[in-house]
Parts: sequence; structure tokens; C-alpha cells
Amino acid sequence: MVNVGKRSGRPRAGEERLSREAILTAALRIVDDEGIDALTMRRLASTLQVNPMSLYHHLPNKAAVLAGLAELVFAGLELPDPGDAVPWDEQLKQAARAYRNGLRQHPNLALQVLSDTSAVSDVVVVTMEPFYRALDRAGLSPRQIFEAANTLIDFIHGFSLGEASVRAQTFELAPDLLTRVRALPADKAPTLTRIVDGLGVEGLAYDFDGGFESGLSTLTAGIAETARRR
Amino acid sequence: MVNVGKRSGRPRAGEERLSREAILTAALRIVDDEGIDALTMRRLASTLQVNPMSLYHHLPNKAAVLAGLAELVFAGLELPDPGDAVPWDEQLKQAARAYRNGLRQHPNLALQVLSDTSAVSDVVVVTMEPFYRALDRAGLSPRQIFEAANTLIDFIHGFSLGEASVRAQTFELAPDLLTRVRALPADKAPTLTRIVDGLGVEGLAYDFDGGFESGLSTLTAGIAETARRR
DNA sequence: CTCCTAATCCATACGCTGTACGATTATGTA
DNA sequence: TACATAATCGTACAGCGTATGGATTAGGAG
Repeated sequence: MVNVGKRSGRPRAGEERLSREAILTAALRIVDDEGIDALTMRRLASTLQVNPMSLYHHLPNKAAVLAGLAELVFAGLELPDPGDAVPWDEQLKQAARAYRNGLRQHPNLALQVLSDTSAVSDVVVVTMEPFYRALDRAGLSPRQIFEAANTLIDFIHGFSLGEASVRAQTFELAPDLLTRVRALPADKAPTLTRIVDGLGVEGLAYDFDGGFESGLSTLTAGIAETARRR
Repeated sequence: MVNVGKRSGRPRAGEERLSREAILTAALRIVDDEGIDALTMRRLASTLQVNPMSLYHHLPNKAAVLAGLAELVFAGLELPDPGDAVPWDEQLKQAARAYRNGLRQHPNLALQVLSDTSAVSDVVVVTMEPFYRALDRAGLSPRQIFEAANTLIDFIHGFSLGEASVRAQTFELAPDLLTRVRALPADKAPTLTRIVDGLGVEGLAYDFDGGFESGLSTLTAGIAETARRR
């Protein structure tokens, strides 16, 4: 049994207690389990049984840890491409679903991930191929492909942000919304009042899966129309 | 000349230096000018020439300050409703543009605003009427109206998040993206490579206004299709 | 085998943060 | 006049990210 516990100084080869990867993995676990605020350098070091300052040998600062986490989430993304076996719109939807599912794996990181420009840029390069292929098959021009892909991504990002923010509050949200709407002056927002009131609590108990699918259908229909007009 | 400067204890009537509103206004200025990280309770107190602890008489904690800022941004939103003078899709687009413009006023707050559930809930109640009216005119069912509105909002949120994150980096982003794409293995993402490469730097120099309009057109086309199928 | 260098980790310390607690003073009401 | 309450301030504390510098040791060069 080799003493690997308390010795300080440079560890023997293959016995490094730290590595960028190990740090990020531990950080991801903390964030997933206890939220982004629970992630501090000291906490991270303590779960790794290491002095806080040791982390800085592998990562320059805390921002780099967060950026690394975003990178890690994207690296875990896999957008299976059914290829030409299905119609282009179904191909597009499958890629979109996979992307959303990837983002859902780590809801506590959603904000960090979605607002990290370089991470988003990464995803474009690494995982967008199925989107582009499907849109190409739809018969769009290059510029239209580019814009349609961006629109679809923006929708998924907005949707995921909402989903991550709300998390498990679905059941509280609907009655709350209803209450607020009913509290409005009668003529302040007549249409909104009529529609929302008409849907009722159960109509509003928002089904995220259904909402996502609805958005996808609207977008693919719009894209098809663009292709038709070309 | 009344001594209002250095005395401690309760101020004389009409001489209160603080109020929730005054605090939030000062906070908004700091965030707009110097970014969200510059907003600390001490900094906020010092610009108000007040002891940091005095703030806590008007707001329970810093989170409440941030929530108040989100509320303030939404309160500043005005979605002018052209009513039936224009076609429903144009009505919808105008409301969407106004919403996006409102969010753009305070880019440093975008993240806070978009991830604050209660703030988003507020906006639904307060400002969504034009969306609902336009969608109602399009001939959708109540459930379809609800879902279409949510889809549109998600798109705007995602778009605004990207816009706020990127800010003035537009010109750096395009070449960077191009470089990354060109660095990919030849057969890793053929379609993406062909499309992006074909657009070139100037084709990619993303025009946010154009991108937003493109997204709006796609969405309204999709919504029109939904109405037609009903 | 010896010496040097660089890798890895640690101990200490600094300035900053949000805010709990209690004291101080003016106000409005009884 | 007595008193509860409102508004502000002074002090203090625990926790944060991280700069600095030193300790220990593995691995490579001679």
C-alpha cells in the first residue's frame, strides 16, 4: 500500500490527485447536486481532499471552472442523425429534441451554459451538423439555412432557459398565473383574460414536452413555407 | 442649511435619503454603466451616500435588489398595440419587436431578467395582451394561442440572451466561427462546412436585426399554417 | 549517482463580499 | 409626556477568490 494520502510535494507518476478533468467532474457533481451557488473553490477543494490553492495549478481561476463545465456539458451532447431515412422535418425535430435533452441533464448549469458565448460557439461547430443537413434537404438557400438554424437554436435556448428556471414548479405556476390574470382590471387585457381564464388550471398546467413539440411544429411549418416560397 | 449629511439615527420628516425606488434606480444605473458584477451592496450604498446597512431597511437582501431590477425593466416595457389596423401577423411582429427592444435597453441585466421566474411570469400578465390579440385574430384555438405565444416568447428570450451575451463582439465572432469550422476534419460535418464556408466572413457577420426578422417571419408563417389546418 | 529543474501541493494572508446585531435618533400616536 | 415604531448607522463576522511564496519530490541531464 502506497502512501498517497498526506504527503505533500510532487506526487509520483500516475498518482496525481488532481487534474483538470478530475476537478471539473467534481465540480459538475456539486453543481448538479447542490446548485451553482454551492460551487466554491474551497468547497471544490475539500471534496477533492486538497488544498484550495492546488486547484489553481490546473485552472487559472473560477471563471475557467465554469467555462470548463459548459464545455463538459456540450461535450456530452450527442445529436444522433437519422439521415435521409426520415423526412427532413422529422430529422430536424429529432436533432432539436436531442439538443434540448442534453441541456436538461444539468439544469443548474443552464444559465451558465447558455450565456457562455464561447460554449455556444462550440456547440455550433461541434453538434449542428444534423440541423444543417436537415435544412439543406428542405431546399433552403445557404443564407436561409443559416438563419433557420439560428432561429431554431434561439427557440431551444429560450425554451430550455424557461424550463430550467421553473424546474419542478409546474404545479404552482399555473394557479399563480391564473390568479394574477384574474386580478387584472376587466378591460386591461381582455383577450389574454379570456384565453387564459378559458384554459383553466389544468389547461395551463404547462406540459413542457407538449410545449416543445408545439414549438417545433410551428418552426418546421414556417421553414417549409420559406422553402416553398423560394 | 439643514444638517442632513452625517447625523445618524432616523432622519427628519421629508429628509429620508432612501426608498426602495431610489435604491433600485441607483442600482440600475450601476448595472447599466458598469455591469452586474459592479453591483455590490457597499457600492450601491456609497453612491447613495448611505451606510450599507441602511439598504436593508428597504429591501431584505441583495437577491431582492436583483429581483427588483428585473421588475423595473419589465415595468419599463411598453408594447404598443396597433390593433386591427394592420394584419394580425404584422401586429404580432410589432409586439415582438417592442419586447425585444425593451430587453435590449439593459443588456447587462438580460441574464437576471430572463432567468427570474417571477419576473417572466409578471411580463406574461402585464404585457402579453397584444400577442394574444394578434393570435386570436389569426383564428387559433385557445390552446393554440397559448402555445404559440409561449413559442414566440421562448424565441425572443433565446434571441435576446444571445444578443446580450455577444454584445459588441459581432465582428470577432464571424471570423472565429469560420476558423473553427475550417479546422474541422473534412468529413466530420460536411453540410455545415459547405454552408458556413460558402457564406464567408461577411455572410456570417451576423446582423441581429435581420436575424430577428427572419425568426419572426418563420414563426408567423408557421402559425399561419397552424391556423389554416384548424 | 548527483544535481538541477519543474511539477505539484500547501500555508498564510489580503481585500472583498453579504449581512446579523445592537445602538442611535426622529416620528407619529396615545 | 410616554412610547412604540421607523430610519439610519457602526461594528463585527464568516466566507469568498486568489496573490505570494515556500515545501516537497519526481524526473531528466551530466
